[in-house]
Amino acid sequence: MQVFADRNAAAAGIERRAKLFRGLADPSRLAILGVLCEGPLVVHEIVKHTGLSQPNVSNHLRCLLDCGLVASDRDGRFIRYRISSPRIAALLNDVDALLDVVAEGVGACDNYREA
Amino acid sequence: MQVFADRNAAAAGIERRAKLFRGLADPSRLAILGVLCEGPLVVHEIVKHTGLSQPNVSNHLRCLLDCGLVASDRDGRFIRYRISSPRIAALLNDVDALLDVVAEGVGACDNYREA
DNA sequence: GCATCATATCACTCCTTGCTGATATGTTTG
DNA sequence: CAAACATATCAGCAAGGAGTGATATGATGC
Repeated sequence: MQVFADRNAAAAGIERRAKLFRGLADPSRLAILGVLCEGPLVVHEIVKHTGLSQPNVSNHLRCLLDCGLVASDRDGRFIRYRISSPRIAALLNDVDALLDVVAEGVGACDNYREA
Repeated sequence: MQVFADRNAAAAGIERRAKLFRGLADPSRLAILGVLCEGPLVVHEIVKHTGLSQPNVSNHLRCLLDCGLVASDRDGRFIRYRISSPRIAALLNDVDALLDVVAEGVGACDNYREA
């Protein structure tokens, strides 16, 4: 049955997409990516800009680093983080464009409470 | 302190983005959106194409509908669903483009297990 | 080498959310 | 109106993931 072949072929791509979206689906990580889109920052600067706790920022940074969404460079006792690709900023812009179309629906959707 | 004003101003946008990403961060919903990108389908066709259970598909469709990502039209005793905007397909393509850059990192990231 | 600062990791708890099975609503046909 | 089909909703369970506080690692300067 052709449907099954398509499904299996698509499954890997779907899971990849889902994993990336999960990486982006948290306000803390979006806040971190947001400030990093303005330019590279060391951890305590990210903490200050986002208002998140330091361990929390470190946890999310590790996640983002593992996923390849950010990169890091040691600078003395600081570690400076930056987004790994301008495509990330582009993707966030695309999301905002989509939100311009479906914004009120997203706001009304109660399936996902606010984090 | 200027940082706080920026943070509050950004918070609403960030939460909106996060909500949209959460809507996209599930393999079942991505599978549904994937088949709907090929063209409109009624529920039992979506069930067949995705291999998901019928209540599961209905639940996700309600979520996608509330969020404005899909739209529906009654057709006799069928209800036909379609993506609400071509921007959704565009966004998925952008994601794939980003994945071409960070794919191995996303695969390696263990912070999010497979659903 | 010790104190200090920057960052990372760990153990734990709570909440969110996805899935399932059963059932309800709604629509068409005979 | 009754039967059959299409879809939606509900209650409950199980697991994933975010946040916190304490602590560990690592680097710098005196």
